[in-house]
Amino acid sequence: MRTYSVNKLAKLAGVSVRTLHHYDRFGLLKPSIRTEARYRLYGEKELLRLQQILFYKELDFSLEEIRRVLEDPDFNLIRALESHKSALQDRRDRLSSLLETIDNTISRIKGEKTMLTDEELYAGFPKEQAEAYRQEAVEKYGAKVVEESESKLRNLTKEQWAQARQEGLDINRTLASLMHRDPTEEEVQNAVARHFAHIRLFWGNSVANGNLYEAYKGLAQLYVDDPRYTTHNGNHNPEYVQFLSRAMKHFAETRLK
Amino acid sequence: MRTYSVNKLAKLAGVSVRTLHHYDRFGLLKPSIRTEARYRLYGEKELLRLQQILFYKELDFSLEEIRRVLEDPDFNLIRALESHKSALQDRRDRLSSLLETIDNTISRIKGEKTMLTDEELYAGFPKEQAEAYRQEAVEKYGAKVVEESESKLRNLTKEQWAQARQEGLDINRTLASLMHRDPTEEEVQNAVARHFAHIRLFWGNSVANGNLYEAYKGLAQLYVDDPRYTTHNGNHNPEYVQFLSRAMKHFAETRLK
DNA sequence: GGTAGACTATGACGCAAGGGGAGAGTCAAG
DNA sequence: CTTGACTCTCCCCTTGCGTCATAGTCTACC
Repeated sequence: MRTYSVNKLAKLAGVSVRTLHHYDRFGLLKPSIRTEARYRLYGEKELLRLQQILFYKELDFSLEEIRRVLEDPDFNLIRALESHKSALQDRRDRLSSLLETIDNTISRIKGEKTMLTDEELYAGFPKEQAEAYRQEAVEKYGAKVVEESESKLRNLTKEQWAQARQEGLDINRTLASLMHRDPTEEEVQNAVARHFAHIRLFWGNSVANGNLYEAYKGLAQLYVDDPRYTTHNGNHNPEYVQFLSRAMKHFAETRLK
Repeated sequence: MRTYSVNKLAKLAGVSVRTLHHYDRFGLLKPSIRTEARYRLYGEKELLRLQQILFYKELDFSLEEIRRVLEDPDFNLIRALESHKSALQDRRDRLSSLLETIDNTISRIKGEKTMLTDEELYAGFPKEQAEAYRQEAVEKYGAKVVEESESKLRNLTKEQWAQARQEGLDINRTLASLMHRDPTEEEVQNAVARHFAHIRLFWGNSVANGNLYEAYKGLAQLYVDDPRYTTHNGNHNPEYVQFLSRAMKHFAETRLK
């Protein structure tokens, strides 16, 4: 029988010797013979099997999955392919959305040529909510606190600012996509954590003077009480606000005490 | 100054304590204070920085990249974003093509209901080239060798067969995409390795009786000599065949001796 | 002031799929 | 009998942490 040494097989198949060692150790592709010096010798069957391995590897199967597919003759290949397919689809969709975010970030940075003017400071970020919030805040905490917060914002570089605005949109999108989940779920709560830290950026250090718990809970309440806040993406969406508010309150209860 | 313990900061930001330890050790996010018991305490600036870190992490930046982006104020963020973007695009395109291949494989397997008939044995695989090749082969090596090869094929399971056919198309696509590269480049040669092992499937063990070098080089020659082989994807494409032939010969010279 | 319970610190191992290298043995040719 | 080309088996390294293990610290309650 024609046999191949590790080196030969590696060259034939376009992989490294180390890879063959690895597959051997992993139990994915064993040589048909070991010489007395423990040299590996592979036959035709192994070449074919290696081809199959490489095919599935190209499809991004893990070695473990490949082993299952090749080992078990009754294995439901179609089901494996289909579940693998949906995993790949998810990854692709995620990449697409990342690409959008990057594009937005890039154009936003390019757009921020000048230093921030007073109008820009609040423009476009949680939409006009911010302007409303400013008035609210002035009434509630006084002009001093608000000015401190604004000066904090003005100290951001253009890029930080652009990124922050982008992040706001991103957080909103993420939260909106979780709208029909339980507000107390961890994934939701982690998204809320981003929201919190983001909003935090707009608060001066002395906002609520250390009582972040009260402040954030208050904001959650404000969201449902004040009609100006019940708008998402331009259209009125009370369900979303309800969800967000509940999620925020849960966050405050469990993580801000 | 308001400070946060690891636990607090972790909860606020929705990450694990271990992650903060990791970022500290990695030099990505250091606490502003260490108590005498070496407890970590983070301030406001660190919270903001962590936000930025998480933003870039969402964009699939590596920690190393994030460090560069955040560390160096003169860092060209736009260039970083753009190069990162094209990396993501490549990944997405690759996934798209994998998804196509998977779809094809699935429908092919579903289509292969029956056992292979004589006509099917050569149908659709390197198109009609195979039929031509069969005659060629019978003349060259005799009916016996050809029948051995056919029986070898018939021993494949339906799924292996479907996969093999799919792989043939895949290899062709890959090679075609490399057409304007140097035939001796490693990437090309690895693709040729797949082609070789694939073709090998159609040869009985006694084809060329062990002299794979001669056999594969001969096939490479045949490709350019015989007009029936100069067709790719239905249309005549001598340039592709020239490329393929040269790549195959180089492969034979460097890896089949 | 003593102890339980909650936090925290450091260190080390593990994961996927090998890359790379050390140190030692093997093989064929001159 | 030596040289050069292969090959073997460890073993550490990569990324971004998860998951113990062991030990020290802080706070509250009795």
